[in-house]
Amino acid sequence: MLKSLAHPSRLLIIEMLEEAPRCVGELTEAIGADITTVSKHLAVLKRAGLVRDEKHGTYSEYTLVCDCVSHMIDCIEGGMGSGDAGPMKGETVPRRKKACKASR
Amino acid sequence: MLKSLAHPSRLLIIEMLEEAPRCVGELTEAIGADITTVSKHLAVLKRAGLVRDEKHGTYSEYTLVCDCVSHMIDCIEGGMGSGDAGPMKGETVPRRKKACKASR
DNA sequence: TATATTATTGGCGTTATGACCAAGTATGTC
DNA sequence: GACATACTTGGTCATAACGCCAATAATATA
Repeated sequence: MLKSLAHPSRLLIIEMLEEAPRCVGELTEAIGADITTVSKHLAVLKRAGLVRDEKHGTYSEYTLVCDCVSHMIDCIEGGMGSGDAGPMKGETVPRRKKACKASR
Repeated sequence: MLKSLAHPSRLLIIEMLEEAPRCVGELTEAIGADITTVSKHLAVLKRAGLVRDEKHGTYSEYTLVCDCVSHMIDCIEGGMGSGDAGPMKGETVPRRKKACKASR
C-alpha cells in the first residue's frame, strides 16, 4: 500500500480524489503525462485498494474507497511537516502534452 | 519520504526503532539480509530524515528522529486495517545468513 | 454502420531499486 | 603494531518500475 503511494503522480491523484471523484482524463490533464501512464497508475492504486472505479458511459470515474485514505495522507503530511526529502533521484517529470476535453 | 517507507525491510526497521534504538547488527539479524544491504537501507531512511545515527565506539546506534514517525506508522496501520495488498511483484525475500553477535 | 470519445492492455526501452561481494574506514583490544 | 569488530562505500548484476507508443475494448453519436 505504501508502495502505491510512493510516487508523486499517484499521490497527486489521491489528493485530487480527496476533493471529488474524477475521470481519467481530468487526472491526466492535471498530471501532464500520457493517459496510458495515468491509467496504469490508477490500476496500481486500485490494486492497493485505495481507489475504486465506476463506469459511466465511456468515462471511468475514480473515487477514494474511504476517508481513512484521506486521513492517512493528512496524518503523513501533518506529521512530517517540512520533512520533504525531495525527489530521491531521477524523479521523472513527464513532458506536458495537450489537454483533453474531459468534461462530462 | 513515502518512498523510503515503501520497502518491507525499512518498515521493519522503523517498527523496531519504535521499541528502542538499535545498532546495525541487531537490525540485520532481524531482517535476515546482508549487513551491507541493511546499512544502505538505513542510509535511505537517514536521507529521508526519519532516523538519526550516533556512533558509540564501533557501533552505530540508530534512532527515530521523532515520535511523529511513530504516529504516522500507527496512523497508516490503523487507518488501512486489513488493507495489506501484499507484495506487489517479485518482492525480494533475502536469503537468510548467519546472524552476527550484535550485543553491546 | 461508421466514426469519435474514453479508457485499458501489451510491448518495449530506459531508469531506478535492491541484493550481494569486495574493499575500505573507524574503533577497540591484545 | 597486528588483529578483531562494526559498519560503510563502491561495484556489479538482476529485477522492478516508469513512460510512451500501438493496438484494442467499450460506449456514444451521427
